[in-house]
Amino acid sequence: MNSFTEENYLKAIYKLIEKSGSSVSTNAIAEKICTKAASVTDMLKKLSDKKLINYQKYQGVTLTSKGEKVALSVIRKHRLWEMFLLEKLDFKWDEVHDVAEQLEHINSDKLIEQIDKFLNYPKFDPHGDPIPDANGKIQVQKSKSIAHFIKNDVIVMTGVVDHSPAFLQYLDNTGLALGDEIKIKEVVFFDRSLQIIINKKSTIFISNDVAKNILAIKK
Amino acid sequence: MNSFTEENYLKAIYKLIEKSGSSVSTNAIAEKICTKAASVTDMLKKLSDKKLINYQKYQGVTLTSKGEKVALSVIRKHRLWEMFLLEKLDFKWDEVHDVAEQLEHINSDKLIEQIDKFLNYPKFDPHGDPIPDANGKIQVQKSKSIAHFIKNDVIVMTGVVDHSPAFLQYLDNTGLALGDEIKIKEVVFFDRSLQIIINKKSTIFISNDVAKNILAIKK
DNA sequence: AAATAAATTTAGGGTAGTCTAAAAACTATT
DNA sequence: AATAGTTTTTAGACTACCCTAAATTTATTT
Ligand SMILES: [Mn+2]
Ligand SMILES: [Mn+2]
Ligand SMILES: [Mn+2]
Ligand SMILES: [Mn+2]
Repeated sequence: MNSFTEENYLKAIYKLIEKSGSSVSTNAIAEKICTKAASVTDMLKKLSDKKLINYQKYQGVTLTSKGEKVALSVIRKHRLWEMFLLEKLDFKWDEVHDVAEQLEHINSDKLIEQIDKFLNYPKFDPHGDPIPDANGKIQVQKSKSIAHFIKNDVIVMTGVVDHSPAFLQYLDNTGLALGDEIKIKEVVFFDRSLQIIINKKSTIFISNDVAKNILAIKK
Repeated sequence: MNSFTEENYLKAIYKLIEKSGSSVSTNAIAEKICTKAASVTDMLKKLSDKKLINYQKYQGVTLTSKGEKVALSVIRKHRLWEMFLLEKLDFKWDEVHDVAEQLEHINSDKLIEQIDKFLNYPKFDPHGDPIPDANGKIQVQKSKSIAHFIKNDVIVMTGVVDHSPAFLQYLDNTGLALGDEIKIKEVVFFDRSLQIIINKKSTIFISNDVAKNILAIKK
C-alpha cells in the first residue's frame, strides 16, 4: 500500500499534468504540496523506485499507468466524499473540500463502492468536477470559462475553476449555483466585466476575474 | 492536535482501564497495540508531557481528564462510524470494525455531529457497545454474559464480548443477533453448555465458551 | 562561448515512531 | 537478606518525511 503522503504526491502530480499537459517540475510539485524542492526530490526517488512515476534527474516527472491509477482512485474518493458530505450531511459546497482531503485516504474498496451506490453513482462532484468511475474512467465535459462567451449566449453553469471557500461563498451571495441558466446580457468593452441574467430572473454584474473562474456550456 | 498514533494509545489505555478498573502497565499497552514495551515507554513520556496521562516510571498509567476526553471522542467516532457502515452502507457487523479503525481518526466536529444526526442519535453500536455522546457521557447497560443466567431465564441479547469476525460470523450462522429473545431451556451440568430457544422459535446448543461471550439482560 | 541566473539535487540534520539488546528497577522466592 | 525472575526503561539504530544550506546541472544572456 501507499502512504498518505505518497498518495498526496501522486494526486498533485496528476493535477499538474492535467493542467499543463506535459511533464511536471520539482518546483511545481513543491509549490502545490506546500513543501520544499529538496523534500520533493526525496519523494520522487521513492515513487520512482515503486514504479509509480517516470523520473530522471533534472528531467521532470510523469505518472506511470500504475501511478495514474492510484491518483485517479484518490481523486475518485475525494470527489465522492465531497458529494456525500453535500448530499447526505448538509455540508455547503465551500465546506466539503477540507474534510474530503482526509477521507480520500481511507482504504476500503467496499466502502467507496457503497458510497458510490448510496449516492446513486454521481458523475460530477459539488464543484462540477468529474468523478472517475471504479476503473478510473472520467467523463469529460467540454465546458469553458464564461469569459469566453459573447453577448446573448445562453449557457448553463457547470463548474468552477477557483475552489476556495472565499470564491464559493461569493458565488452563494450572488445567487449563482451549478446548473443555473446564465444569459450574457452585456459584455462591457473596456474591462470585460459581464452583466448576466440568472435563471431568467435576477440580473447581476460580475468582473472578468470572476467570469474566468466560472465554467459553463452552451445550452 | 493529536496524531493517529497518540489517539490509538489513548484509546487502548482507556479500554484497558475500563476492563481492569485500575492503572495499566507498559506491557499491557504493548500487547494491546501490538508493539514493543520500549516503544510504549517512549510514547508514555510524550503523552505525559502533553498532560494526557498520569505517568511515573515503573508505576503504571492512568488517563488525565484531558486524555480521557480524547479517548472517548475517538471511541465515539469509532462506534458512530460502525453504525453508519451497518445502517447506511449494508456492511455486516463483522465487517465494520476494520474500516472504523481508520475513520475514527478523521478530524471534523461537524462531520461527526452530522453523522450522529443522520443516524438519529443511536445509543449503541452494532456490537451493543454504548456510544458516548458529544460530551463523552456513556449510557451504561447492566448486562451480563449469558453464562450467568439459569434455567428458564428469559433474556434479551444486548452485546458481545468477543468482537472478532470469526465469532460474529459464528453467531450469524446460529441465527443469533442483538435484540433476540433468548430462553435458557437447559444448562448442562458437567460442561455448562446451554440449550437455548431463540425468539420462541429455534432451539440451539452453545458451549460455555460461546455463552461467556454473549451479553444479555433479564427481560 | 562564457558568464550569470534559475532549477534541481545532494549533504547533513531534525522529529515521530518503531525496533533489539542491554541495563535498571521492581517482585517473588528462598 | 540475598537471589532469581519479571517488568520496565535506556541506549542505539532504523524508516518515513521534512528542513536548510551547499553543490551541481540546466537554461538564459551577453
Ligand atoms: Mn476538493
Ligand atoms: Mn471538488
Ligand atoms: Mn470496533
Ligand atoms: Mn463496535
